[in-house]
Amino acid sequence: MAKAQLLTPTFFARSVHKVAPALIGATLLIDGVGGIIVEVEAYHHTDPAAHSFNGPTERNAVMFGPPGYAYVYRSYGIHWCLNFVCELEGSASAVLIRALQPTEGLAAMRRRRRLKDERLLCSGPGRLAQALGVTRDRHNEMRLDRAPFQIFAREKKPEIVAGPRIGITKAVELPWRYGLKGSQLVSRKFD
DNA sequence: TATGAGATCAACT
DNA sequence: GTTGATCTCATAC
Repeated sequence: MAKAQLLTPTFFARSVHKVAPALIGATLLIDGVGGIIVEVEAYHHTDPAAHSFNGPTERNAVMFGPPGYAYVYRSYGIHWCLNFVCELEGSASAVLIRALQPTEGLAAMRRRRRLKDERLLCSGPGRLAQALGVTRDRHNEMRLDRAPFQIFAREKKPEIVAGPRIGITKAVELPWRYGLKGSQLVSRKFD
């Protein structure tokens, strides 16, 4: 981890379809708690499943701003979900972080999640947000290259698998979900 | 192992 | 008033 480089806004300033797979294997820490990203989904503003599809609103405003920022929204009234804004200002594209392999701050995650099972700490966007203490108040519209965020580039490109996204009802067929090949910690296995 | 309901809220129609 | 980029628990097989 000594040589690992922090990702800057430049990293996010390109197509979500490049950024999303490039994030697999990177390390995400919030206040020093987190792990290796093993699963993400890409959302593009021309994509009917994206929150930005119907134009800017109060909720999704940050997606219409510059890349390299966090977009946090409430899902099903219960969970928070964490996204990274990508591409150029106004393109309104983002990557949903769906699962981590926990490596740092395991105790803090277990405390927040009230679970021992490491498999279930961060395997799913809502679980991940809870384990890392993500809320809209604290993290929406925050820069990803500043505290409390730390996102380290991976050192080697891992094997990546792609498949259809989960839990959506529109554009169901688009294979914009990316995962670390063979990981047991993804929210659902890839076929 | 698989399926189904309930939880709970902000955005949107 | 309806819906959703979800998770957990209960019940059934």
